Amino acid sequence: MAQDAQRPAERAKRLPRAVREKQILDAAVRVFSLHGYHSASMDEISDVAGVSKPMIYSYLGAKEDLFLHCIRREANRMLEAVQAGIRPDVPPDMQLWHGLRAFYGFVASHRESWVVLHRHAITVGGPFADEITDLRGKAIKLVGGLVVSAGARKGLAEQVEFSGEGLAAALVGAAESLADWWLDHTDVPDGVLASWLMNLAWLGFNDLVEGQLWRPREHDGEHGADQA
Amino acid sequence: MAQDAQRPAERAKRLPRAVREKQILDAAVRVFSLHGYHSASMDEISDVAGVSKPMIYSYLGAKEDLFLHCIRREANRMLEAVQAGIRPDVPPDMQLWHGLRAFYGFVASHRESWVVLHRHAITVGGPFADEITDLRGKAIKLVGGLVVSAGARKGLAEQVEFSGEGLAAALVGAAESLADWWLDHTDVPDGVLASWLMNLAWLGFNDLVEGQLWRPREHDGEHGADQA
Amino acid sequence: MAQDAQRPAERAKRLPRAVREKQILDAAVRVFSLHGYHSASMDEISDVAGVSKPMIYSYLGAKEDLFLHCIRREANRMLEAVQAGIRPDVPPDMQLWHGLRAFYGFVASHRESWVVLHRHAITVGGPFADEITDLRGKAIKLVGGLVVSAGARKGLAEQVEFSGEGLAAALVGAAESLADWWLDHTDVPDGVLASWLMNLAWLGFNDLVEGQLWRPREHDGEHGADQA
Amino acid sequence: MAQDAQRPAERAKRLPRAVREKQILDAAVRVFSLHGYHSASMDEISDVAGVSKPMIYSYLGAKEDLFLHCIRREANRMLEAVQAGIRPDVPPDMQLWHGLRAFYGFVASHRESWVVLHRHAITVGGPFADEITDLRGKAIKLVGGLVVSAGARKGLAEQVEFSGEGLAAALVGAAESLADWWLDHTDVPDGVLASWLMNLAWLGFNDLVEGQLWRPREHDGEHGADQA
DNA sequence: GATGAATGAGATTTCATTCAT
DNA sequence: AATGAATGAAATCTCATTCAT
Repeated sequence: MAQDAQRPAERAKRLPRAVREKQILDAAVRVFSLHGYHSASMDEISDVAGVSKPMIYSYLGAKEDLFLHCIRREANRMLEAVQAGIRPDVPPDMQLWHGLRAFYGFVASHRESWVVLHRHAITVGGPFADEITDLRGKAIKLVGGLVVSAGARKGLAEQVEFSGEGLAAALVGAAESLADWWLDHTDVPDGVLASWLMNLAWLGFNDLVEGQLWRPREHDGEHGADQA
Repeated sequence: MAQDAQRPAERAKRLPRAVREKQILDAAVRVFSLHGYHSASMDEISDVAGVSKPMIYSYLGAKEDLFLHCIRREANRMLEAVQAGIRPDVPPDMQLWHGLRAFYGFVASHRESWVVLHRHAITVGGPFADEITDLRGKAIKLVGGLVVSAGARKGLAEQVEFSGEGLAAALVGAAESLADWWLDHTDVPDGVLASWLMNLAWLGFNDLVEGQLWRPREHDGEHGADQA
Repeated sequence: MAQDAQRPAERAKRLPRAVREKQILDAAVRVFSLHGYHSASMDEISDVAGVSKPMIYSYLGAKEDLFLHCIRREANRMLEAVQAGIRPDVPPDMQLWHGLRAFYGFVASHRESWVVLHRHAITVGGPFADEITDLRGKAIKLVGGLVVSAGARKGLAEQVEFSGEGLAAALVGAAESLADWWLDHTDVPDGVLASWLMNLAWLGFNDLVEGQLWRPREHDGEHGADQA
Repeated sequence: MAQDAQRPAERAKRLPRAVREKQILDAAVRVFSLHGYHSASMDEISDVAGVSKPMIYSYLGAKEDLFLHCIRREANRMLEAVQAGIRPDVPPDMQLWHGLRAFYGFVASHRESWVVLHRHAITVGGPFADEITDLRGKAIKLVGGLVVSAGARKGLAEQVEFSGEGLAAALVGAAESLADWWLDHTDVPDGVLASWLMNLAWLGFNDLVEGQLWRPREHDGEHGADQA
């Protein structure tokens, strides 16, 4: 009898904290990406995570904290992915090209992360606006960095009239919007999309209408830029 | 004080329906833009509007309907502002330029409208997605017209590798995203934004890093980008 | 201009009070019968009546009063209908028969009245329980009266063990339940239903299983009791 | 006082779910029976149950579901009580008699259950109509069995003019209606009610007014109604 | 470590009713 | 006589959060 009472509950395995935290964060990212911050409920998160609510509160704090943890983790993942894709030893246009491809790749394979970061984190504001702005700034700055570094070699940075960050935001928006447009035009291959964007960004309409085209070159036999 | 005494009835003045509806919509746009759809409360909207909640429900329906009314009104306002800004008798690049100026002018003077349309309506999804898709579709068609007409003059239309509509989608996304970025960088004047985007779209990074710049000209019947 | 202002509203005809009251009561009975007292809304009643709500309040008072007016009017109608159907100069079984037919006839042609009286008035209770009980009692007493008067001739009234009212309630319930059953067995003609009930009530199972049957007789060449 | 001090926690004792569900259902039946479905408020139910509203929603669902749970529980209770009262080894009239006694016994001791089932569930209609139709159907089948078996012995089944099921429906309705009448005439003992109905059903008015009476006998293997 | 049980607070929505014209 | 305009009050339901075990 005493033994009976002391036997720990069978289905509640004692997992190390790190594992539980990952379960919870994964579930939270999924639920936040589906419903947004406000509509996501702690109940659903705990269900999806397979963990009771008190555990969430004990490990990751209240809803706000949990959301913060989510966006921090996903933002870091994205930054790392993009940084890993960039080769510093290639010409600026190829750097931009690689960055864009890495970015697209991340978004494609981590759609939920991207939705949380881009769609929802921006909207919430309020209690942790600063944090969000910071994170978002970092993300945009990364892409912006490419622009700036590309420009730096040629003196664009000195043209105070331009903001690398602003242009990066524009580029990201263009990429997104094109992705949306893609949903209704699935016959276009994905490499073509990236190529369009690169052409638009690199050459501009003016050159395009003149018949010019930008195409990725093999630079040293390594990966990347192999679309038709 | 004398004025105070002259007011016929301190509250419950019987105003015609149209007036109340405007009051309510104005308040709703403000509150939605501040807190987002979910966090905005009907209580706050009714307070700001100076009208009791039952009036809102009676005139504009439930929260969802109210939000829809807001989106539609603001979308129409924005489209009208942009369309009014475009002059059909100038070269394509100048048309695009005017459109962009009108767009950023609108965002500058109707910040709340833009926040509701772009930040919040997109996030909530569901019943509002169609409305936003519509709006964006109209914008894309508008820009697409310019792109195609610009390209037609130079034979771009024959380059099957490119889609005017796809490029327009990208351009619209870029404009939106830049407007969004602007919300957190209010020190930049609106004309500058339009100029950035115009340079990016028309010249491309390639030309920009070479130090070229696109600048609006006085209308003289010629087409733009005369430094290529 | 002065004439313009003074012209009475075109669609709000000045009808005499009695007409308006009838419109309102008719609408109220319909709406109450459809949704019950609590779910019926004054808005719907005013819509159906084609009369504005303030008129209802001015003519027939608040919701409770309105409901009272309804059940009073309908109860009186029913009582009158049943009383008119009964011939005092025929044998007791024929009196009961005529009463039942008159009652059925009323329910069939005034379904809404009956629903309000039987289904809804009973349920509400609360503020006007007494009034309702009274009215209901009157109605049941009428049928009960037939039973009692039939019994009086033969001494049933002296058997204190029986309550005419109680038996009447049972009869009404039987009639109703049979009517419900009828909905799923529409091939049975209505005269047969009344006949069953009469047989059950008059002869009882005991006689029925012995093969006896009660049938209405022509008593003096007048109407009634002519079913197959 | 000493007891007061000994109570471990004045509120929020963690009771197992089953206990709370019973508390809630009991309270709900009481409150629904008092005010009817629409006027009953979840607040009052939660007060009477001594449980907060969220528990109700979590355990038994929204108001509709709660009401359904009530109906189902009480209907089952009633059916079980009646079925338990019927002895299969006695003549049909005695079976009917026992069933009626059990029914009125149940109504007497579970007035609230009956009020909910008969007065309120019927009135509201909509999602509850099926449930009530079901209950009545079961009751009709039960009684129908008796009627048919009584008739079979005497050849009633061959009289195509009659339907055992139809008569059973009428009888069930009579029993219900009499029980309802009883609610306003509580001075009559329940055995008397059963006796009235039994006399009406078995002997019919015709015999009653002649002074005959049906009375239960000790079971002796013979069938009933021996004064016809 | 882990959770079922429990709730305060606040959201949306509806309705009977009255005022001003 | 007649009504559009207006609202206080209350109903249902949900959710983030914590306690007791």
